[in-house]
Amino acid sequence: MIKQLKSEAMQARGKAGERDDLRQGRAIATLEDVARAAGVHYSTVSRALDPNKVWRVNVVTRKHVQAVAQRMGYQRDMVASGLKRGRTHTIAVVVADLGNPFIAPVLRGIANRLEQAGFMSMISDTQDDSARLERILNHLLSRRVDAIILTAAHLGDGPVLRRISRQGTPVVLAVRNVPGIRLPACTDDDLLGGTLAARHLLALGHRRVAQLRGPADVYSFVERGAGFSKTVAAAGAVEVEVLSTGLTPTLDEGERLMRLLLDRKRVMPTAVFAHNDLMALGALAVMRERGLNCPKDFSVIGYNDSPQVDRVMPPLTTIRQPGEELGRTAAEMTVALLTSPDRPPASRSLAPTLVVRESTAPR
Amino acid sequence: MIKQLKSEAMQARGKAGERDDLRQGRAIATLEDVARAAGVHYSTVSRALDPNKVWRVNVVTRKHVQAVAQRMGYQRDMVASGLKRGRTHTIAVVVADLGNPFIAPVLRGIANRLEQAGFMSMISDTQDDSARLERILNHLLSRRVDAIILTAAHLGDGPVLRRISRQGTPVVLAVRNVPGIRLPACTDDDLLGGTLAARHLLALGHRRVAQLRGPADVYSFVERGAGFSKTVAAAGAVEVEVLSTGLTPTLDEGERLMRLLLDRKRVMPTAVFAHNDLMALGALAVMRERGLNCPKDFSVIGYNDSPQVDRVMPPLTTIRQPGEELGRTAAEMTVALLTSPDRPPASRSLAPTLVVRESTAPR
DNA sequence: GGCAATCTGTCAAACGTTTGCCATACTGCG
DNA sequence: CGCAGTATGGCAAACGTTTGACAGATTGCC
Repeated sequence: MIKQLKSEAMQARGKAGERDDLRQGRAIATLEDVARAAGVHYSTVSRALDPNKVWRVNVVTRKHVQAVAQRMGYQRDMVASGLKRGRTHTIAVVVADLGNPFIAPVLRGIANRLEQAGFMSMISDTQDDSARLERILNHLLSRRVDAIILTAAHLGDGPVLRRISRQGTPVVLAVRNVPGIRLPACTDDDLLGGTLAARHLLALGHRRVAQLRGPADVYSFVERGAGFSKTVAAAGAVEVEVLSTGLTPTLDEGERLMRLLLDRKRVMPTAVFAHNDLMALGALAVMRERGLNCPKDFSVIGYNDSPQVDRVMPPLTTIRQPGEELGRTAAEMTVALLTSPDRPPASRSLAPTLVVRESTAPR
Repeated sequence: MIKQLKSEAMQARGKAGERDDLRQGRAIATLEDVARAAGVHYSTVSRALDPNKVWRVNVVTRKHVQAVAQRMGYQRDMVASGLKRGRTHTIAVVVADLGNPFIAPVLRGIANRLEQAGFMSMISDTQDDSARLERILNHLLSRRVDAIILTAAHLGDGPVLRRISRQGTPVVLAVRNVPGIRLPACTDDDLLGGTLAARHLLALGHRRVAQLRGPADVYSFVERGAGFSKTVAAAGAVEVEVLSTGLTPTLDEGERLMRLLLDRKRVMPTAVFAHNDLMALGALAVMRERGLNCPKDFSVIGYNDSPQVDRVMPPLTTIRQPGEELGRTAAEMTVALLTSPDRPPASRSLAPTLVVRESTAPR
């Protein structure tokens, strides 16, 4: 009897519904619209459309509701849903510099993995500015993102990150770690990376080397520098100069530092370790401009193995960070954290590898 | 009398409030928490914190409420606000390929301008896939973004875009236009760009040229190709080959196309116009690999003037698109559209310029 | 046939803001 | 002093979804 009534209602409303969504033309259908069109209560529609709740609704009602919803192009309103559930299915990804080509594969790794898990990623760029980072983080909190993947951490960001985390938004560090912070992190082993760079140059016979360092308040660069210096010292070679930028390590900064290095009136190194590929490219540009040949006059080694550095002249020897994998793993950890918040995933450190090309040569 | 009571309440609640937010430690303060702490109704707090409504609340109450809110670290919940107001203050930026270095300045231009206007940008990457684009757009609709800036349009995307737009979310096109669509767009004049490229090569004396084209279903490439071909033909020179990629025009695609070109057993061109810098870089790489010299054997001209193409070997001659300005202008138009939706901003076309470097030489 | 158990759908109260409307208190004026 | 007008704050109904509680109907069982 009820079923009878229901199916009549279904038919009667079906057409009305159809007319409805045509009539409105612009507005987007709500649960209530679908419910009206399907002849059921809107809570039933909500359940019929929620995989975790479908068992509460009869299979024939469910099919019918789903069909109507489909036909009307219903899309759950994530804002309302987010308000009610406290979950927005959005994960923020904060990067230091979108202009660094190395970040693209990381982002791709993150986005693909997150999408697969039903999340959307929302990317912001801090331009390596901590004040901006804090603004962005507050904004994200108020947007109620489910989690934050941060690839732009500076050493001083600990307190802010702890606050965010304490306020209930999980934070996962990627690429750049912050020592001593109790946050899951997925990074490259930069100490090892620096070591590899040094070993390579030493193996080629270089005894006088220099560094073009990234900002001292980014742990990755601290580690790269430390690994490099320690290995060089242990071999009894000499580090003639260590130049640091305080800014985002871009190509321009690489040029500036390289000019500084060449302009010194002291003993010259025979090889240069740049803390990222962009700075290495800058160094190369300055050398070209001064008529110096790489690798004849200087060997140059970069870091990251960014896309395209294998195509420049000379193809760049570099330390490869597995960008996409770093991103994928960070996303993985984030999803794990959201699934079981009680037991946070262990931090992971991926091994970098040496990629020998033509910018380094025996001394 | 009332004032008396209120200020007592203020003091009494002040401490309670302070204890409150310390006690909870993790949760984030709501309007009601602040109201309780300040001894007023939460609607008053809402008004005291909304620049457009402050006039409704007495200056002393306002100051007090603002102080309490500040102290408690209150942040308006944008999700709830978005639900109620229908405005999320979030603008989605959809790009085709984050791996293309040209997009970074565009994004920077957009983000800076939007931030200045109080919006946040949310970036997604379609990987030049229309199906993915549609998924992303639907997602964004359900997230209720205030507007969408699309730099990833294909010719076939018209209907989808019209639907989105009809459903009430403004769409602004940037970088890539779609002819005949009634949507504001801010693009580069690609027809002129192609023309400039051709003129430059012709002026250098080249009479046999070839193109490495981007996908035929992206209007920018259609235009670049048309401008180039027309100019070449008008000068009586010959276009020996036009090779198209169907995929995202990356460095790899550039290499593939260049190999195809060199492997033909027919008359060789003396100059190549690549539809973007990435493909030009690919062409350069293949030439190097085959022992050919640029610009001696072939001149190569790219498009975009992406960051860093002035530093490769040889520095790339290219058509410069003003990336940051394109982004800034698109953002500008979007803000305008949101401010006065009735009268949409006129589309704008920015002029590209020729940047001569060393990858082109007289024949 | 009566009763418990199960199944299915409806009701209504949240989530945190915003905002039109109302009530009160205060101001100025005759 | 009475009254209109204004300033200020509270009330409560939304926004669209989710979900615990409930109710009516059906089933199974003795």
